[in-house]
Amino acid sequence: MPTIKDVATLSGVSISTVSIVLNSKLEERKVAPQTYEKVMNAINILGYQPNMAARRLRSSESNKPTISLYWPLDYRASFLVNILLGIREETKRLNYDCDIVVSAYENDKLSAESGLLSKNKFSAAIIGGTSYKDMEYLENIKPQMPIILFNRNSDKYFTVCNDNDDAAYKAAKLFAVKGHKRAAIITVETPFLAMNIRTKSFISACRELDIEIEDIFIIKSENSYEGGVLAAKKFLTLENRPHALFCDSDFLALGAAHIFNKEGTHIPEDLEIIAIGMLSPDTTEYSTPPITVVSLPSKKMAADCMNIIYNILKNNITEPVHKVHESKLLFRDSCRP
Amino acid sequence: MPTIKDVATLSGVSISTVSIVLNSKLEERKVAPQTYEKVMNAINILGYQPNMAARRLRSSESNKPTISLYWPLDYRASFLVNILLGIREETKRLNYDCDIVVSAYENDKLSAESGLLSKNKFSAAIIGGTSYKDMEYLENIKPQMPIILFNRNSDKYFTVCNDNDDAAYKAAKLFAVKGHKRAAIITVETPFLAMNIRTKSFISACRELDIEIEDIFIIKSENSYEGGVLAAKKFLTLENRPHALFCDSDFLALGAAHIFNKEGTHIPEDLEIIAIGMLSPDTTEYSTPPITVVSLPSKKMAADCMNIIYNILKNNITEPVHKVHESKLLFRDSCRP
DNA sequence: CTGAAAGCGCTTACAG
DNA sequence: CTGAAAGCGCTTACAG
Repeated sequence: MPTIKDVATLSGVSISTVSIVLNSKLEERKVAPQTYEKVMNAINILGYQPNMAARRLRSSESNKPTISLYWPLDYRASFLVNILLGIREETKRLNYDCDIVVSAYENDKLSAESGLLSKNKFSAAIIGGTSYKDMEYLENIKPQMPIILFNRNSDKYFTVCNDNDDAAYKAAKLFAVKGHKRAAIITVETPFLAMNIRTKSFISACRELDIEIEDIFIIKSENSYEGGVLAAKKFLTLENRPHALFCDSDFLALGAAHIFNKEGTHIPEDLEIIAIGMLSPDTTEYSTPPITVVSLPSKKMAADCMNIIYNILKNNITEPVHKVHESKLLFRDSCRP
Repeated sequence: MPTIKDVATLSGVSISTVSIVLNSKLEERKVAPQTYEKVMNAINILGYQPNMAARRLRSSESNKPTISLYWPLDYRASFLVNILLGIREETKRLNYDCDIVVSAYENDKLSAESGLLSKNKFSAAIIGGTSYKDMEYLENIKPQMPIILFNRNSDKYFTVCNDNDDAAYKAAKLFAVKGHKRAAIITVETPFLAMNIRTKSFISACRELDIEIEDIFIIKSENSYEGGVLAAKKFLTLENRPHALFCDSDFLALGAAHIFNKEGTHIPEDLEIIAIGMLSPDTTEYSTPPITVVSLPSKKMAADCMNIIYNILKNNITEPVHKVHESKLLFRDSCRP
């Protein structure tokens, strides 16, 4: 990276002069036009870009904390808005001034992110959406800043979780109350951590509550509207179908509902649906039919992450804390108690 | 803000020692336990936080550009994901390494953001969702970095716009083709810039195409599912209703569709709907009914913003450029040609 | 085990 | 009109 010194050398002037040109105090400082030309020329040749860190240090401008939010920008991207909103609300509430950097990383490739290992980039980081591999990576490194894991477990780091077992149990329990003896599942192919746990918990909750789930009725698809569409089509080809369907995300449920509406499967008369609600509750409240969801309190969880960071940076906490949030059952037409 | 010097003074040691304690090279450097205690104590008393800029400068770590995305985190927040995805795709394509900072600002209060006026924070900024007031503010300041306006017009700044007139015209034209002579509108109460322009353009396009829009059928609401619900309810109380409805956002259309389904207004038989699609196309593709949208190419627009920044920072462009993107009509059941 | 000094890349007050 | 020098807050190689 060329510095102001390189520009000065190439243009044959002092670094003070380069700085003056750079800061466009041209008139005020009466820089000679030809000097200006020489400097601009050198800047272009070298592709010079000022060093922000040096400027910042020099200006003694507020030393604001920078908090990085590591998030995978795949299908889980739409979830990100809630996280940002939660963080925002908390910083406002605390009247805490900080920069939020969104660091997009690829699933399984958190290890490619250098930020976590640098001492001079972020004051703290919130990491969401980690895969098994990413978690393993995290367990083996020594990050240079406090880290809060979003909806993942770890002894090493701060964690803010949803009680996934409880979320799945709430869904199974409602089916049991409604007298269902059999249920189907639409879940994802690739085992992402939280979804995997929820699906497993749902199955074991059903076992406990005497609800049978045959393997053939565990349909795996991609976590998107389209995935829900495909799964629902597959479901409709099966014989002797259960009348209760658990969808491991609202995306899946909305895609599935589209097909059921189209094919004349009436909800809830022919089939009752409960989904895990990751998106804003509006999304499933105003769909046709409105879908009953176990709604993950993602905004609150994000706010909690921010709150923990605030306290860490104020030197109020040192040992990792682990918070668990309860999810809420929102009753809509697709399955009412 | 206390510095390492303050910590050194208070704890009675040199700044080198404080630095060693801070960097936990305790074993390696064999710091005396009591020295460690003294330093940690002073750090806690002072609430010391290391200055990232100084660390960064000292470490000569890569001088990565930081690009700020100014976005209002109100109802338009859900739109943000597309923007981030677009930016991400472009940085990947260009293999360009930079940090993305999301700076949330409040509607009408862009002037409260200090970042735009600081020379040492961001290398460039993308600003979206500005109100009239925010635009006026921008026209009157001298920002310290290149700025790209997202979907707004200005001679002063770089701009990447959707052709709002064209988007509205496409919707009106389809109604005309279908033989509609009258239409209704659901739009927003608060006049946000882009929506305001689209609604106006739609009205004038209708005039041109001989489609009548009575004032009573311009229903204003809040831009959300709930807003669409309320607007649709109001619409259904009116007599002698048109059979064509233009919704200025997909939120409004989805909320409205919910009510029409519930109240037995059949779409498209009783009422044809076209909406402006701000969200991901999935959202309206798999709703019941699927909604015809004029889809704004927000991802592409965001990618374009990033591309412009890339070229500015490479010193390839100096004069503001203005790009205009076309939106695309996606035909679904709610209104087919 | 601890401290004095150099230097990261800038900007600005001052001298010429 | 231009340049030499000080200093922003850190870390690290070196000396003791």
